[in-house]
Order: sequence, then structure tokens, then C-alpha cells
Amino acid sequence: MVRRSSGSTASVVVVGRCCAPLRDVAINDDDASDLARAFAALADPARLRLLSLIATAPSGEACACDLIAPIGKSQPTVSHHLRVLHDAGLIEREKRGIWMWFRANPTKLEQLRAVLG
Amino acid sequence: MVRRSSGSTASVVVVGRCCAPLRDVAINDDDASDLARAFAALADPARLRLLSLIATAPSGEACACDLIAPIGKSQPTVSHHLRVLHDAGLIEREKRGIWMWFRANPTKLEQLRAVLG
DNA sequence: TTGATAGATTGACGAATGTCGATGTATGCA
DNA sequence: TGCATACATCGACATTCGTCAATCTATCAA
Repeated sequence: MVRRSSGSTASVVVVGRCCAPLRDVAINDDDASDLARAFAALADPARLRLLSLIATAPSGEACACDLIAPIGKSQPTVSHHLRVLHDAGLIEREKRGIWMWFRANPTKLEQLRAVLG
Repeated sequence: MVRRSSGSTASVVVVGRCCAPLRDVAINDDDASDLARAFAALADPARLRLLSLIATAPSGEACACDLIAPIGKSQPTVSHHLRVLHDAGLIEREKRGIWMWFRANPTKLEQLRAVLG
């Protein structure tokens, strides 16, 4: 089962098992696969740093052009990690001119938080 | 920097960056690696199901012998996943006779929750 | 001691992942 | 039109990961 967020801008896919803590109900295999994909996006130091850099940006958003140097990896590699974070629904992207801007998706983060509760 | 939990029974290693949400302070590379290891333990459907089975057990603990059939994988594979969860500090283990019993580690789960907050 | 059971470890294999250089595509400026 | 910039995609490679059969170790009972 897959639902979509009701946000106006994004089309972020949300896992079916929304918010039920792991300790409340035994999880089934399908929901476990969805959740595992989300946690896998967090299972890399570069992606955690990217997410943190984006989330701590003063304006709440960060340009990809400003994320390459701090990570210390090549542009294709950073682009790949940003894609993984986006595919997992953890960040949103918006193109303005030649720049790509990213924001954290607090809804998705809260969802993962709830599962761990 | 590494601290240890103050619990009397366990000796669970706790990452240095305890509890500061990703959006509050930009994470450094070392802390990102520690956190990534913890999330990697959650990035597998079988391990999420194991953790859920353990956490939802009526007594709060589960015997390894009762975890193999529900997962539907071989005994060595389940043993491997339980080891990964234990190494990540997400579950605690105790041997009684020939059986190995597992409990969830709520401290570690709360720590990861806090990072996502 | 012998045998049975529970679980861990080993070794091997295919699949997935992180990384990069090279290249492609879109945008804006002159 | 031509060129420069920003980002994505492709292809290749080494490493890591999930899985299993086979084997080893520890515990207990007869």
C-alpha cells in the first residue's frame, strides 16, 4: 500500500506503515522493505552530512553548488547521494535557473522518528 | 569521543554525538560515520522484522530459537542479522542455558530518534 | 561418555553500493 | 550563435553485503 503526501509542491512517496512504532505491532515484510529503503538512505556518512548541511542552512535550503566542497567528493558522487536522499523522500528539490536547491522533508524525518519510538 | 551507557547490565557503546538533531548543528565526518553504522543496521528488512519481533514480544524479550521460522531465512543468516543488530547497540543479548535471549535497547533507539528530530 | 540441541563461525557466491572520469543536457550570458 | 556553468547520466571498478551449506562450540540429559 502506498500513499502520497498531501503537500502542494512535492510528490513524495510515503510508506504505508505510517508512524506505528516497531514495538507496538510486529511489522510485515512489505512494510519492512519500505522502511529499510528509507533507513538505507541514512546509512552513509556522506548522505548524513549532506542532509545535515541542508537542514542547518540558514534559509532552510541549500544549493548543490555549495554542497560539493564540504563533502570532499566528486560532483557526480555528490549528485548521486542527493538523488538517493531525494528518492527516499528525505529531501525535496527545486531547480531555479541553473541551480538546484534542496530542502529537508520534515514529514519524512518525523515518520522515521515515529517508527523508532 | 565515545561514552558508555550508565545502565547496570549492558555495556553498549554510544556514539559521541548524542541526541543533537541533524538540523541543529552540522554533523562532522566522524559522527556521521558512527551514525551511518547505526542506521545501516536498520537498512535491511530482515533486521527490522527481527527488531520488531523482539520489541513486541510480550515479555520484552525473545529467544533466537523463536526468531528463525518467522523470518523465513536460514539459521546462520538470522544469527548474522542478530549480530549486526547487537553490534550496532540496538539489541542486548543474554545466554541462558543453550538459549540466547534478546531485548531491544530503548536508549539506542531514542538516540537515533533524537538525531532525526 | 555419548548424543542431541542451540547457536556461532567459516568460506563461498552473486548482488548491491560508493566512487570516479568521461560525457551528456539544460540554462544563461555575450 | 557560441561559450561557460551547473548538474545529471553513463560505464567501469573495487568493496561491501546478504545468503547459504558445512562445520564448530557450548550446554544439557541420559
